[in-house]
Amino acid sequence: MKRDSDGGGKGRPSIVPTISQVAKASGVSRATVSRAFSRPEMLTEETVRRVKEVAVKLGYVPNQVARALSTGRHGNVALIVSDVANPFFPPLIRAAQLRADQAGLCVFLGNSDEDPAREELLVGRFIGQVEGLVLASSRLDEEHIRRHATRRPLVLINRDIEGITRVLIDTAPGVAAAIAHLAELGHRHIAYVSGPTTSWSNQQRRNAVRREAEKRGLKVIAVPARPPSYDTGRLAATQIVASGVTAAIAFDDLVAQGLMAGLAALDVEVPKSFSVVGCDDVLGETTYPPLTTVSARCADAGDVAVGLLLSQMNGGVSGEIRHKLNSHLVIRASTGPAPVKRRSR
Amino acid sequence: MKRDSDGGGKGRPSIVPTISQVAKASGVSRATVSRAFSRPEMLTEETVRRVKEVAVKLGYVPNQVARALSTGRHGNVALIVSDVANPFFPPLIRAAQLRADQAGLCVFLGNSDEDPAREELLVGRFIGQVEGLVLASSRLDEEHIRRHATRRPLVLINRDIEGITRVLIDTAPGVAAAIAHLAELGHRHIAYVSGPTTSWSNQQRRNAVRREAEKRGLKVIAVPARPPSYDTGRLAATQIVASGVTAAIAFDDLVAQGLMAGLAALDVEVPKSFSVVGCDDVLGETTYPPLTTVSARCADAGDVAVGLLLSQMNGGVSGEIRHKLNSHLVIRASTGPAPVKRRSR
DNA sequence: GAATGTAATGCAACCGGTTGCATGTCAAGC
DNA sequence: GCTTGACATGCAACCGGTTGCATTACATTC
Repeated sequence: MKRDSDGGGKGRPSIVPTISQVAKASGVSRATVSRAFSRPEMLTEETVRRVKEVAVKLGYVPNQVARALSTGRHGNVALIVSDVANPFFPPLIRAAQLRADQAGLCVFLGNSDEDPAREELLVGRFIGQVEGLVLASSRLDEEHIRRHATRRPLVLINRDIEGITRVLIDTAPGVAAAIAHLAELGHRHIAYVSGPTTSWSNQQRRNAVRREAEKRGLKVIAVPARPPSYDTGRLAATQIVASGVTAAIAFDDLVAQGLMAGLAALDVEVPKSFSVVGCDDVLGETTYPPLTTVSARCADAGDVAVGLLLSQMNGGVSGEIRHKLNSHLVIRASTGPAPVKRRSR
Repeated sequence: MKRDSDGGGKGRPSIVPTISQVAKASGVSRATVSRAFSRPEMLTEETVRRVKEVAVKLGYVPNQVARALSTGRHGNVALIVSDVANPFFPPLIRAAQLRADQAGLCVFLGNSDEDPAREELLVGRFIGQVEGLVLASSRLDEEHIRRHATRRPLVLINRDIEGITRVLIDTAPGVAAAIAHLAELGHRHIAYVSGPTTSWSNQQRRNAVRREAEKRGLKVIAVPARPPSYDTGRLAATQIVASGVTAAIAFDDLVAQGLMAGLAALDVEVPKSFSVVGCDDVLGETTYPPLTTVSARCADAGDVAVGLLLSQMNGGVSGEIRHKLNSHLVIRASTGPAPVKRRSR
């Protein structure tokens, strides 16, 4: 196999020093060099100092891969999301990364593109070189997830499987508040613009809408927007307007934003003649009109998830954890009183 | 060191089979098992079949880490971006990932948060376990980048360092078209709302604005929005309006969007009394009014970058590559004729 | 039937670390 | 002065693969 260069370098040979070279140069054994880095308290201060001095002079850095092979600790974690480009994820990714960084871990990012097969493939590639994984909005079936969880610490985001640590963004309270808000504004017929059927969040939101609407005597119809995106939201506008409802609550902000664009194209004014509520609050005030939405601090989910992963990795938490993140309604300018004249039915 | 379980599993022991176990179970040597996976053409079809059969029965999967230690090929690449949450990056990340996936590589994602020290730290953590890295909008100084490039194949996105493979989104043509567009609409005084000083993109855009404006006899002032974001864009509105210009071209779409919000808050109508141009085209038509912007297919940058990285990894390209991606102006609804009455001067 | 060649497989060293155990050193205690 | 023990360091096996070279088996040729 014989490798004398460190891979890429095309310029100077740039031999990467190994533990043996440091050992020779500082006149100690390989074991001592190893300990100088991983368990310095076992050695004399003097020895540690000398070894480290030589190490920096030679530009030695412990080889993570070799270390991982012998200890089983890789210093890596994996994060798999269903769609990097969905604005819900970037803040979550950022927070997860930050937390991992603080613990000195590197993070692999996987993008399943909503495809279970792809997700499975990614898990397979990652699992051998990470100490733990977090699956955000996983599309994998329960059995697969359970199997992976036996091999490595694993935490789920927005997926509710008993016995597996999970962090759930509980949008039910926010959604309930949204329905209440709409009811108070006089809306009687509303639409739920739904997302992926396999999505836990979608099921949760749909149920919350139904439950709360029933409680208040509102009628609700469901209109799909799949996959959830600006475009599918926009396209749903026609059907929604035709159905005669006066307000809609969308699976997420992107769909809501698309819906508003679709409504504008149909000359339906928001909020004057139609009210729209989003979910996730990832767009801030950047929509026109600013979107009333269920806010969920999704970045926290990333932070908490890797936090839980870490504690599971060290020490191994015994019981299962089901961490709920709260939500609330943020009222901005896309909701208003129901129009006086009903448009159909 | 003794490790008999595969790390995390707390349920069944779930021993992960090694090459030796497969060897024993199928009655061949470890070398043969190894070859059955990495160089099957060296073996009888019959042998390969038998070994693989046993492997799946045992649930054996080659250990990437061990393989990497002995071959030096890790099957990983790193992608470092300056801000995951900036909408410019997610499409780029997605494309990069897709391309890497097709080559069977895993990708580490790093988020430097615009901080060179953090970026350096990340590179240090990654470099030992990847075969190559791509740095998008790197904030590292040239010397550091050069040094890393001697250790591993490395490609830059939107950073122009001679001798290092780079892909540059050339927004100059689009920016020039934008200036021409504004000039034709009768604007004589415009503002450039600038981004990070260390950003190559910003320098390039600023220069293109200056050059083109001069050519057409427009006056241009520069107003900072740092770090570039919706909020800093919004805050820049006051200063911009006070300066008496009738149009602005922003460092990126986010800043442009913020600026429009700031203008709306000051009761300045877009495009009636002020025109705004963005850059990157990452927001599509989702702004209000839909943003005229310089479009750059930024996802391509991710794809091309890992493509170049791959070819550098295998075979090692000899010469340097400076790949330019073109841009063009997309005219939507945020630009219009200059208002007849000048507001100051 | 012996010599020759070729294809399939095994042996053993190696990648660069970690770690259980043995060894050596030195000071305190009797 | 000898035992005892604590502490610092070294030895060598090990992690789970890969691979250069040797060996074996078998077909081909004369």
